[in-house]
Parts: sequence; structure tokens; C-alpha cells
Amino acid sequence: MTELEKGPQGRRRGRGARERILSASQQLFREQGINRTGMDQLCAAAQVSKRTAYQHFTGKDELVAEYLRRFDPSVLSGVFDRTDLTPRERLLAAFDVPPTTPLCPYIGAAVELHDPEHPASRYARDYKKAVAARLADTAREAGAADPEQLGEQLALLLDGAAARTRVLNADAFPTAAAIAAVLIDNAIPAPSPRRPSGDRGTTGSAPVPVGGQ
Amino acid sequence: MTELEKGPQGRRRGRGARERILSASQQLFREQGINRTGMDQLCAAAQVSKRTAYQHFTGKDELVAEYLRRFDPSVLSGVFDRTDLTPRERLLAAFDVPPTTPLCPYIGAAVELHDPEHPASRYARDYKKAVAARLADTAREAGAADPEQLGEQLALLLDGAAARTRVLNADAFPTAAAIAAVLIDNAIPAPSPRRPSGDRGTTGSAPVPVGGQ
DNA sequence: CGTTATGTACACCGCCCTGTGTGCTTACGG
DNA sequence: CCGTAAGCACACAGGGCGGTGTACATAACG
Repeated sequence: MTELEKGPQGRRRGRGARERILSASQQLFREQGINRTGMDQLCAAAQVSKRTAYQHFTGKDELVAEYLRRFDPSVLSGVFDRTDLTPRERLLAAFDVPPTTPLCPYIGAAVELHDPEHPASRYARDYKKAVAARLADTAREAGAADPEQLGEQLALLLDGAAARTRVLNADAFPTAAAIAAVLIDNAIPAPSPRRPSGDRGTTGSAPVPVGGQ
Repeated sequence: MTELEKGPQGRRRGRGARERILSASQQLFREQGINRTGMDQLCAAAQVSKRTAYQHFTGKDELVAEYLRRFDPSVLSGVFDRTDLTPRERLLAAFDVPPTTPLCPYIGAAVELHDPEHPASRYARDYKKAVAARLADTAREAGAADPEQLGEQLALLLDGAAARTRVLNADAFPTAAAIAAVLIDNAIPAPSPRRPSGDRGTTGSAPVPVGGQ
């Protein structure tokens, strides 16, 4: 615990205030939303004085953006890298979300902040594009006729399931998975998921690193 | 303009304050979101004193719920009743949204309010269920094998397009429409949309009146 | 006409929000 | 062991919020 974190300027020392703040953000922003979580409450939960918080982040906006950037990628993380699955299975595994998932925080941030130019909104946009690109890559690997289209379609299904789960208060991901299966089978010419790895050309168009849901 | 509106108790007289408030809500809540629109600003836009507003609505919560209830059903309204289209065409027409649509306000309300028991959240839930039921009815009319499933799937596509349009700031409804076409063709055994009007039994399970997007 | 419901103007309350100023304590690192 | 910086406690500023109290104006209907 001697030298674990560095501030934005690269200072030394510190007993983990920044990490505690971000950790509390993860919990509170997800549970209560961004707008309904005040800095007072957040600092109390992080056991951090408000003064310290504002020395680490210039304002709540920056904190929100960093919260999205550091969002625990527990949902989709690793799905794309699982080598024990065929590409087709990987595409479908993206819809196996644990039922404990509250809601995709990127959609929540975009709606709550309501400003497309907010740093967090920009990041949410980039992230969603990156997920679609990753899906497209996997679709290409699976031999889809139009990988970009399939990737975009599957991304839309994920967002639809997330939004609908929130509004209806009921898990909508199984429905999305069923649609995904249909789309995948329709998009792959030879629907035999029998090749562990075929053409891996991947003239990839997705340079962005991708994390969670 | 003599007797146009009646208050919650059914009183008489009035020069349209309530309507102006709701009209201003339509505009401001959509443009700025619910939480970012204060009652002061709303009353100023409606040219209504704050006192009057609070005589018509017990609080902002009630106003928000009524705003959702009176939401201008310009997007999906009438699509289900168009007799000049086959059921299949009607299902697809639901995805022809004008590009001016900001975002489905029901999703916005559910995310912003963040309380599933809020009156507006409850109404949003009912509304989404009603739309799915309507889609299911039309799917049944079109001869789908599993109308309920197809209705739920199409509803998910609509929500996904709405959410994704918001986050990406780019129209996602064409993608959703393409998926819908695949699903519909897959779900209808004889894909000949040749009957102008077939069974109109509609053992409907949707008592709620349905309006917009 | 007068009564009564309706709408208005304006100040006001208490609350919570983001964000600071100030001075004190702690702990690391030389 | 001491300097320095990270962190803390506390109070407070400034503003927007939802919501109200009071006194006055107006329109409808008897």
C-alpha cells in the first residue's frame, strides 16, 4: 500500500482516497443514479472529506466521466476473448447477463446528463461504438455475410434489452438472446458452427479497447 | 373557448392555464429532461403563476405523470388502426419514425425518476406493456405462429432503437426495422401478406389506450 | 349586482446541491 | 527527526429546487 496510486499530475503518496471515491461512485451512481447522488453523500460513503474529493476531481462532471471509464466490466468483459467458445457462441454469450445487473450505466448517463457534449456522454458514445465494433469483429470471425450490420444489430439488441429491463422492471435479455440467435443464423451462410477458427483476416476497424456491458 | 377544460374535481370556468402548463411540459421535459426543468422555468414558459400550477397539480410528480399520460401520440398513433395496410405492413410501419423524434419519453422518465413506484414510472411500464400487446395483436392478425413472442420482440426493438439513438446521437430505427423484417418473415408461416382483413377477433389483453412512440 | 371560482403577482421558506476557505492532523521519505 | 504534502473537519457561500402564504384581479353565473 506504499505507492499504489498517482494523481492526475503524477504525485506520490496517498492512502487511497481516490480509489475509495471511485469505488463509492460505482455503487451509488448505479444504485441511485447520478443526479440523485450528491457529493456529500458520496464523500460520506467513501469516507473521504469533500475537500479531498475536490482536490482529486475538478468537479462532479469529471468524476462522472472517470466513473464511466473505470466501470467494472463484469458483464461483457472477457466474453470476446474466450477461446473455448466458437465465434457464434461468443456472440450469444454476450446476452448471458447475470440477473443482478441494474442497468447499462452508459445509457443511464446519457439520459441523466442529457448533454451530448458532456465528457461522460462522449465516452458513452465511444464505448457503444466500440462494443458494436467488437461484435462486428466476432461476427466476421463467425463468417457472417455482413459483419458490420450484424454487429450493429446485436448491439441494438443489447441496448434494447437494457432499456426495456429498466422500464418494465423485468429481465428482457432472454428475449434479446432469442432474437440474436435468429439474426446470427440468418446472417451466416453455412450455419454450421463447426469451425473453431476459420478465416481470421479481420481487416479490423475497431482499435478501441473494450470492457463491460 | 368558453368551457374547454375541467379541473380534477370537475369545476367549471378557466382560461386554459392547465393546458398551457401541460403544453409547456411537453416541450421542456423533452428538450431538457424532467430533472433539469424547474417549476419556475416551466411556469414562466407556460405564462402561468406558480401558485396556479400548484392549484392544478398537487406537485411535480403528479404533473410528470400527467405529462406522460398526455404525451402527444404523434409517432405510433394510428399505425395500428390503418386499414390501408396489411397487418405485416402495419408492424413494419411502427418503425417508420420521423427523424425529429428526440427520445421515447417513457424510457427517459423511468431512468430520470429512478423510482419504479413513481406514478410516472408505473404509467411508463403500463404503456410499454400496452404497446407490446398491440404489436402482439397485430402479429396475431398477420398470422404469426407465436404472436405474443413476436410482439415482445418488436417492442424490444423499438426500445433498443430509441435508447441507441439517444446514446449515439444517430438514428438507429432503420437498423431496428431491418431486424423486424427478418423476425416477421421468420414468424409468419405463409409469408404471403395477401389478406386485407382476416380474423378480427382480437381477444385483446390490452385495456390501456395507446398513443405515441 | 354580488358571490364564487379561477388566475395573478411576489415574496418567502426550508432544503439540498455543487463548490471553497481555513486551519489542523497524519504519515511518508529523506 | 523533521519537512512536506496528503488528507481531514467544519463551516459556509451561492444558487436552484419544490412548495406556500398573502393579497389582489378577473371572469362567469346567479
